[in-house]
Amino acid sequence: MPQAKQQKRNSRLDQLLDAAASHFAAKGYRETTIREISGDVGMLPGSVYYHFPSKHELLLAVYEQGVGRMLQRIEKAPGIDSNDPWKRVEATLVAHLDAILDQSDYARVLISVRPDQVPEVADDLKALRDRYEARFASHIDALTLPPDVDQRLMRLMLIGAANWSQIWYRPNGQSPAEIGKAFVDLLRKPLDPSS
Amino acid sequence: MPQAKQQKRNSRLDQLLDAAASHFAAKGYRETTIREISGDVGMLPGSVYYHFPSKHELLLAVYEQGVGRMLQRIEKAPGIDSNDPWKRVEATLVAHLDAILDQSDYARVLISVRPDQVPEVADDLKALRDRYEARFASHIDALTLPPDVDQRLMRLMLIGAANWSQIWYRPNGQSPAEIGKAFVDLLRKPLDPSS
DNA sequence: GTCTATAATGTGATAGAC
DNA sequence: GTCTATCACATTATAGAC
Repeated sequence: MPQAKQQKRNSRLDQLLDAAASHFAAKGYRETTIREISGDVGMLPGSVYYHFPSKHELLLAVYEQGVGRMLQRIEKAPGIDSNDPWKRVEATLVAHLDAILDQSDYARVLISVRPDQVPEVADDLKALRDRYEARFASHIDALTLPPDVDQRLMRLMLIGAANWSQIWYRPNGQSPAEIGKAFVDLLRKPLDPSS
Repeated sequence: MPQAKQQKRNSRLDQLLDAAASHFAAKGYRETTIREISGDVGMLPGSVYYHFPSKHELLLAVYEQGVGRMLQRIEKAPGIDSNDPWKRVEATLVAHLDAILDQSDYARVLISVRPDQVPEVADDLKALRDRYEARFASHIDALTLPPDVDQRLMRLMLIGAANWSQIWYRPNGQSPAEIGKAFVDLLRKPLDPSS
């Protein structure tokens, strides 16, 4: 790569990342071709390799951007500094849902492209996923729960439900904020009157 | 296809389906080659096309098998005829988790190969998914819930949490039955003492 | 029903001019 | 930094012998 870091936004390199993220998110890694990506930014296929040494390194760069953005989004989420720990969990979850449902192709790539599908960088992709999830987990594990509750399973349930929403979410239905609040409330409040 | 239906188990055709399911589940559709599948059953690549007209029709056949097996599994799940509706939900969920976590490559394909990744049969794959989920939903929607609860979101939360477990599940950890019970209990019982 | 041979295509990637 | 030209390769799929 030509410049180490801190290239200004909307540089040629960023355009490539954006185009790659868009296609990876919509169709998957293998289904996306270098030709499509380069075409989107008005470049010829060969030129891409001046910026990235290979297709999988391009995916890795998208993943890195994605993790960075999602971490930022969580830290800045409205309500993340609330005194109520359940509010903080809800804020974290809504920020996550916002990212993967509405806005960023980068976030969607994190969810839909599985590390195993790209052996050359599988370990790096996994590490990036773990880094994000650890941060996410730290907000959820701050809750004080009844002693018989498996906190890890609770967190995985929440993350799983959220990530899967990418499959059924439609923009004209409930908002990410509504969905997030509903998921958290389903955990907080009892559904079974006899329990 | 040579025979319309009802070929006996372990016919050559079934071996092909098994091999295909195994690879699709482990690596994805695109990442799997006809060579690998044919090799597994001691056949040459070209011979596969006597049994299936194309790779995506082979995937479709795997999907169909998968849906059939998962539906069967739900109907026969222990506890599915319980008088307690929450027990029936748990039985349904555990049957689902059993299928996608432990046993069947066919079930895993249903979860991990997204219809959009195979445009030629995307609509058929979606229809098969819907058929299964409708059956699943009928068991869950039989619950009587508090009026302020969105039953659809509750169901989607459960399915999402279950499907996502494929990402983090390890055979030496909690069993599918334990995970399923935990998920259902997290919904039934309140986590927040002040609520 | 399977094999041999091969067609047809699309792909990631490279070398070197500009 | 981009383009031109192209390589090298893997893949799905087909035609026809056995």
